[in-house]
Amino acid sequence: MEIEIIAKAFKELGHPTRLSIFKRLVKAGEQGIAVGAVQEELKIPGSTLSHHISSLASADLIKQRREGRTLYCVVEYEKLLSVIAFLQDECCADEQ
Amino acid sequence: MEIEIIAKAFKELGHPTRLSIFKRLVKAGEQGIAVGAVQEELKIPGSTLSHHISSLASADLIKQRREGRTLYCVVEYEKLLSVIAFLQDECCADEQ
DNA sequence: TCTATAGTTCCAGATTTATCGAATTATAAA
DNA sequence: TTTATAATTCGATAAATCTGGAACTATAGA
Repeated sequence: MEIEIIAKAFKELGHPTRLSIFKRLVKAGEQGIAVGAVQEELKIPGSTLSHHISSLASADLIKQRREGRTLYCVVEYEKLLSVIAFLQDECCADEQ
Repeated sequence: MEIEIIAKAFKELGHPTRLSIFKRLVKAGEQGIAVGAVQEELKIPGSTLSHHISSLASADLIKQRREGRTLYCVVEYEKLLSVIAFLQDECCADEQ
């Protein structure tokens, strides 16, 4: 069960564009970054970007917060930390 | 460039069956585990398993070593560690 | 209310994945 | 050399993913 949740997170991170977006969101920190700003920086067509963003959100890797007409994307740090924890706990056994 | 390599690793880990296989390989440690043993434990049809194994290998997450008729699958710990490092360095910024 | 801005959803085609039985390759043992 | 075991590759289908223009929704300001 949990493995499916983690796999889902990996799956959504497993696309170069989405991983770039995610990385940019992490850089943005707690206050997040507007969708439009990501679009300008990474030069991604609006609809494509929107799809990728909803993919990341579907894995609970990010959330969105509206401020007027602007939607800010913010990393879900708990999720990120749980993914890291999985790799360390479940995967990095004792050896090495 | 590096982001594509990491994304590839995430992509291959991003499938429940493959993640289960990978997890099992980590449990097996340095000496690895035979393909047939994985097949029995996880109840995966041979050809399907073989495809998943080659997917993991294509991301350099695992390697295979032959001993007679038996092929042992072994985790590439360096790759695993580099994935963890990516999440921590590139992604876990300073906040939190 | 009309207009502009910020994003999302609709739609549809192209491409990639996932699955698994059957056939095949590789190795070992009789 | 014949047979058995271990695993991969072939082949074919079904399903999911990716992409981006066009249409739409939500919000704000004039």
